[in-house]
Amino acid sequence: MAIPFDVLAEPSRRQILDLLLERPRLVGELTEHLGLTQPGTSKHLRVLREAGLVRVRRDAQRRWYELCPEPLREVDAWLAPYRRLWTDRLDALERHLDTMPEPPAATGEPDAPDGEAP
Amino acid sequence: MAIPFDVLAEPSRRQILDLLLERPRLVGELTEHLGLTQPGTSKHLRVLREAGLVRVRRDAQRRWYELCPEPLREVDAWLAPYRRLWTDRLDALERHLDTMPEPPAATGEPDAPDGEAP
DNA sequence: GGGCTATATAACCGCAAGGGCATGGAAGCC
DNA sequence: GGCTTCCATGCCCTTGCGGTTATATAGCCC
Repeated sequence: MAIPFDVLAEPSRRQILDLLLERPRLVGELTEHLGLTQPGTSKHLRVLREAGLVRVRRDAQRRWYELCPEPLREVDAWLAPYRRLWTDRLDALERHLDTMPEPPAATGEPDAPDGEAP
Repeated sequence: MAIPFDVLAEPSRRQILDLLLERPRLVGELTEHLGLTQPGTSKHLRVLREAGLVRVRRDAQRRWYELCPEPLREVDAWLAPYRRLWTDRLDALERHLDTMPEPPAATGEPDAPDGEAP
């Protein structure tokens, strides 16, 4: 599966995800927040749906859109090696400030910033 | 400062960053790896430069491009609340599979989403 | 200086994506 | 049944972006 960076490049789509982060929402509700027309919102929702980032639940004529954050793990995975670059810097700072008597000379896990274990 | 998602949406630009993750490189070297023309590479490098994701060091006629990962922290910050979501979701799924003897497996889907392939 | 290398910029093109309008289609309500 | 609500889809149109070719600029080497 491709990294959904192109899907996230759209500010409106990121805003949709941010809104769905709080709770599931109806299309009309999202349209109101986005300041777009309803078809425009539906178009973005279609893109998000096909990227697996949102999920829809039917309720009569209404559609409840809810978040599906799993594909974002691809983004997180791509970001991981870069994150090391600034966390290493932070680690160095912490070591300096702590003035640890003995640095962990053992070659164990240098750091695990977050869940990265598939 | 805007989140550089639009900059990262380009596969070639992500590839440039991946290449610069190993070591600084010359434009010609990047061009070779990308399979683009040299002006195309320079264009992408300009976008990355203006986003603060790379930095140039002049060396005679050559330009050494090196990585500047700081703006990626914005991406990481945006991603943070979602990251918490999928780890929670995995935990919930594990608990669910532990307690649930078997899924309903009903006949037919009462909640099938809209047709996907016209 | 002349020529070559390495890179940036300009001009141009093709195409796809975002946005709006109008319409279609399902499902409540009277 | 007819009207309305809520949403998806189908056409436009326009803009912007990625890509290429041609050209400009800077610095080395002979």
